[in-house]
Amino acid sequence: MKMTPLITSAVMHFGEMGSRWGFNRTVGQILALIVLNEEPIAAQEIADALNISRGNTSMGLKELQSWRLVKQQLVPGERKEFFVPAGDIWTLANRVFEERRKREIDPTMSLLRDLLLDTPANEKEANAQHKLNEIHDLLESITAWSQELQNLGPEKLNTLMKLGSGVGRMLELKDKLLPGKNSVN
Amino acid sequence: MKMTPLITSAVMHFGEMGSRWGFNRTVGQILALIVLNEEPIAAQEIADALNISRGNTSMGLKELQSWRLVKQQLVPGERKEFFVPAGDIWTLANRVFEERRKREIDPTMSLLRDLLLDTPANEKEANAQHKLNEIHDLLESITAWSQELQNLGPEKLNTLMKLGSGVGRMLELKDKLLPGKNSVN
DNA sequence: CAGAAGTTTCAGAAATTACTGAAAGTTTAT
DNA sequence: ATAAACTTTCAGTAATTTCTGAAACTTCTG
Repeated sequence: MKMTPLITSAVMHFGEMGSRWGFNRTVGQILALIVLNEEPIAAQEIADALNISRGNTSMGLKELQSWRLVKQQLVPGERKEFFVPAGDIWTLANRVFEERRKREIDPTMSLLRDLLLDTPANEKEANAQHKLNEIHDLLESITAWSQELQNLGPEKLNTLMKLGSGVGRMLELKDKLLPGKNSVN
Repeated sequence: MKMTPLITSAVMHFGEMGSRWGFNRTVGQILALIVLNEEPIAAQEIADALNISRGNTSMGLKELQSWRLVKQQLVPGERKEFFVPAGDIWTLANRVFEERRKREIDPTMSLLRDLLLDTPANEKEANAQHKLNEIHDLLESITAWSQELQNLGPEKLNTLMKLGSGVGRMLELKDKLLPGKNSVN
């Protein structure tokens, strides 16, 4: 499983970016390698290609599975376990979003809900609580909306994305067609 | 500048979450403190309240400024520099998005563009390049779209978000009204 | 211009996070 | 039931990141 120069560059870069994307260097590299390789790869091959220990590889694969980005694939006649991406690029991106939402937003929402139940002890706290409430509502909108978008499915989401600035015009159109309904603010 | 219990909980939590949001613990705490405090705060007060060194405080504030999340505010008659949030909650959230896009997506886009210029040396590379192209296009859509959404401005964006599942229905509506135009896929 | 009041920088220490590799565990085949 | 082929775990080590605090710097004031 020698990596070609192009694949090496990409894998290294995904490693560098890994930490910014929520996982660590090795995990990023493993993911890139699995995605860019058309054939399923065995853990040992990954360890060899990336020059990392077998143990580290195992942990990385475990993490990628917890993110639902890669899955095991049984290759008939082989004893080893092989790994492949858990879906197409679009699916993977979606999973990353979702997983990050769980890790980055949900815990905060939960804390905010709790803090908002407390009775403010004084002016200062009342003000802070008001701010926390704003944050809570914002996060709630974001969460609800991102789920909404995922439910649209790839094709519609793509249409919406490619629509670009048309979205603004569409909103105006809607207001004219359905006055009163769904009006917010 | 003693923190009340409620503020303390919130500040500590934002510290914990800090690293997941792209900055570190201290930076998260400083941000929370500045946002939740109605009055401007001086660097020394922050250091005291959070029990961190003055040097660390200075670096944290610098980073928050580079993210355009807090700004300095001159208080007449005072020699010290005071800090306040760089805008309302919505603005801050937007800045975080944008800044993260710059750090998490832009560098990858740039590398991908480069790699796509290379001529694939063999089948394996051609396949990998195809995958990289898919990733590139996806990231491009996301980038363009997020910019689009920001241009909508807070009110419209809020309308759109609150619209929820209506978006799907709206897309269908649009297709009927403007057949052919903007049709993708 | 001296010095007081404040801020920033940065080398080294502390804390955190990631990695290795050997040992323990699991599964399959005979 | 044993052994071979493979995987996982985890204690200890290595690498990275964050934090401190003293020194250098910058303004302001008299």
